[in-house]
Amino acid sequence: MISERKKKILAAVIDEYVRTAEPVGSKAIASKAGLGCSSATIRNELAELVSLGYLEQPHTSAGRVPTPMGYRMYVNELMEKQRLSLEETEDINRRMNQKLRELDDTISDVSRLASQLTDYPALALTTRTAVTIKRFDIIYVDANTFIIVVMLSDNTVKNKLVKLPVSVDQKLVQRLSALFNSGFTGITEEAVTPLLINSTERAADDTMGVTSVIAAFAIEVLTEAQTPTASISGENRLLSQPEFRDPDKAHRLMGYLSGGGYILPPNESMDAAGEIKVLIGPENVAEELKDSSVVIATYDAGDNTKGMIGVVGPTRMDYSAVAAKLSILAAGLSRRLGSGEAPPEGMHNKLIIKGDTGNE
Amino acid sequence: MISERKKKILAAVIDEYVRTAEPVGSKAIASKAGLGCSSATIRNELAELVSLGYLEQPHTSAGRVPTPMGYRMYVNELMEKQRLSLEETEDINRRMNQKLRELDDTISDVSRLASQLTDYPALALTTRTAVTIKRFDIIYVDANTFIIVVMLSDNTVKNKLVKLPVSVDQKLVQRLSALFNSGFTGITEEAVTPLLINSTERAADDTMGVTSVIAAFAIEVLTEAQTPTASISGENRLLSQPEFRDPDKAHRLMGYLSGGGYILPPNESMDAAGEIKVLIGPENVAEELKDSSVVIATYDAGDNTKGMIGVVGPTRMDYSAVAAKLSILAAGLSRRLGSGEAPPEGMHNKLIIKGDTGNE
DNA sequence: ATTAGCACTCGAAAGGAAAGAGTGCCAACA
DNA sequence: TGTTGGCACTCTTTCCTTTCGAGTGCTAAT
Repeated sequence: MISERKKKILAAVIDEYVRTAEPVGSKAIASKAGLGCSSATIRNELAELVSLGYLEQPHTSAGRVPTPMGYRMYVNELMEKQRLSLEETEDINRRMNQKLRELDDTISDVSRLASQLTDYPALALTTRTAVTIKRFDIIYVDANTFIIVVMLSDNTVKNKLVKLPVSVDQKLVQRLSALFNSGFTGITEEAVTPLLINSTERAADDTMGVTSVIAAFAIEVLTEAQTPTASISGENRLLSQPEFRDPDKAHRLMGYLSGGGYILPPNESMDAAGEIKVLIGPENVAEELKDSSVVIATYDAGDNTKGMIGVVGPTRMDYSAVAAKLSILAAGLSRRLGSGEAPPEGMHNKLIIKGDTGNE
Repeated sequence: MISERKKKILAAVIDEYVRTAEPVGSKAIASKAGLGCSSATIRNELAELVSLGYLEQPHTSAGRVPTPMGYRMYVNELMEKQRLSLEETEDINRRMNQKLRELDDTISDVSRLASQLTDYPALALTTRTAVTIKRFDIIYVDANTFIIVVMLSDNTVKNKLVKLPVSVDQKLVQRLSALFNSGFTGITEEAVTPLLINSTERAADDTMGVTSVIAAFAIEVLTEAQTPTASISGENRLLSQPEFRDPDKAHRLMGYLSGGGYILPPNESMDAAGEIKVLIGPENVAEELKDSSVVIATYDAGDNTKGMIGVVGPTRMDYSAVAAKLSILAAGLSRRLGSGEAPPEGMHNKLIIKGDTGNE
């Protein structure tokens, strides 16, 4: 266990370091933190915090800098769960309200918003599982052309224009429309078997292979709907961070991010919605992120739609503020994407912060 | 007029400078360019090229660097119109073939591809004008719900799920579907007048305001289809350029770009498809681009669909290679987006390079 | 246990010298 | 008249040394 005073000092070091990006010395802490003792005392404590592994010195005669372990301690126990002022919260919600259209647009809008709010690169991801088709329609345009319209279990609608090299009878299209609407609705992608397709083809008396075209579209739509959509915004904001003044370093990370780099540890699924996850420096799996930090909020929009929204930055990050903002964004997404209409606002979900507490 | 030898020397300076990013001296040129004269002669010529304004010296005892005017001369007259090898051309076409889905996806895929090929940030933009509705369908789902499906003049299909707070008779929906299909097809957005909406409402005997909902969607679709779509990729590639080693400078430009900064001079419209436009340094209108260059290829995909694809980089840019690659991309887009099916490959459009020849 | 004091360390900043690339110009030359 | 070798000159880049100062660690006093 670590003494109360050490905690206060550690917190003070981190706060100051986050603010200034410079190693912080004993004097600065003595004058700032409200603990009534001199810089010499602080020096002793600091030395111990170094040997405990929470802080380190760039070199013998410099101030102290938090280690990842120090940040971890800070995030887990020390940091005051920041609550944004009411205005800030309302501002975020207002800005989110303006931006609600199609899911795919929403996801990129929200990542852009997250980046704007935090001034770090932001990244949003949505996954849907167990999507089924709710309704199937085929609109006959002309003998070679028809439009397939599919309504999915999450009430999104997809369509496709199909042009065939051969002429098709309108009656056949009608029969197929009916058959698909009864046979292909309510089932998941795996249930679309060749067997099912074959029997549909026979039932429709389809000799021209139209059935398989439509079935292919059904599979495509289901697959696509279940393919995670991701969006990254504001990579350039990395450049305003002093730790990325080295263009090579910045380039490496930005390249990784815009290449769709995976942020989440693969084993950790996005279950617990409403939680905030913090990954500090070496806790990240990706080599490119080993000296950066990631803060992620997950949300659950119902209909098997889940997602995360997160930001990436240097380990010297204002975890508290970022977590608070992401939390509001995630809660907003859960509400809005979920029920279609927004429940009463103003309630944030509570800020449960969780991280990789494992060995380090 | 400028002597033949000066042209050769200027071209040599630019080639070398583009390659190395270092001021180039008389000796390097003497040994490289195949004109049989000594470095002293070259020095004299260089001095004249400086006073003519094509070159400049960073400081008295340094080599020469091209001015924007020098680049302009190079692009207009000196540069050999580079033809890519057959393999390269085929490679690009192949990679383009893999990426053809929805228009919105295509546009971002192609900008990504352009960025990969040139190693500069790339930007693509598509505009459509005079879009009309070709076909109008309304699918009745239940008493409160229906799906509007609209097929546009460029054969894209849009849909929307509408939920009403009131119950609607299926007959009314059918009547509206027919009315819209006759009254709202083949007309542009401006032709959708309140008058037309009103008369449709009366003709359908609609007392529940459904007509206006559908009309609103029609307007929305037409507006959206005519809103230019833009996409930027590979901003981070800027960081590999020596002239953007200064993070602040890089940040400024990247911020401008990802903020959807306008690249084209507003007065110049995207008419002449197949042309390549080069804007060098101060020829750009945007303050943020005054010391960068932009190369743009335009394409015409028929159906009033036009667009551009371009890259942004330092004025020290391999204009020739970039122009050649963009040209192939633009030609590919014209072919593919246009007719729906690709005409014979292997023909590039010719490389007409045009730029701001005005005062400078 | 805390604190004042002080010698010590080490990086960052400032100054200066040397190196080197490249020019400009002059005088010789074809 | 255009070209060339030669050479002094200029200016940046690099490297070394010195100085400066922030911050420490330790000791002795409280």
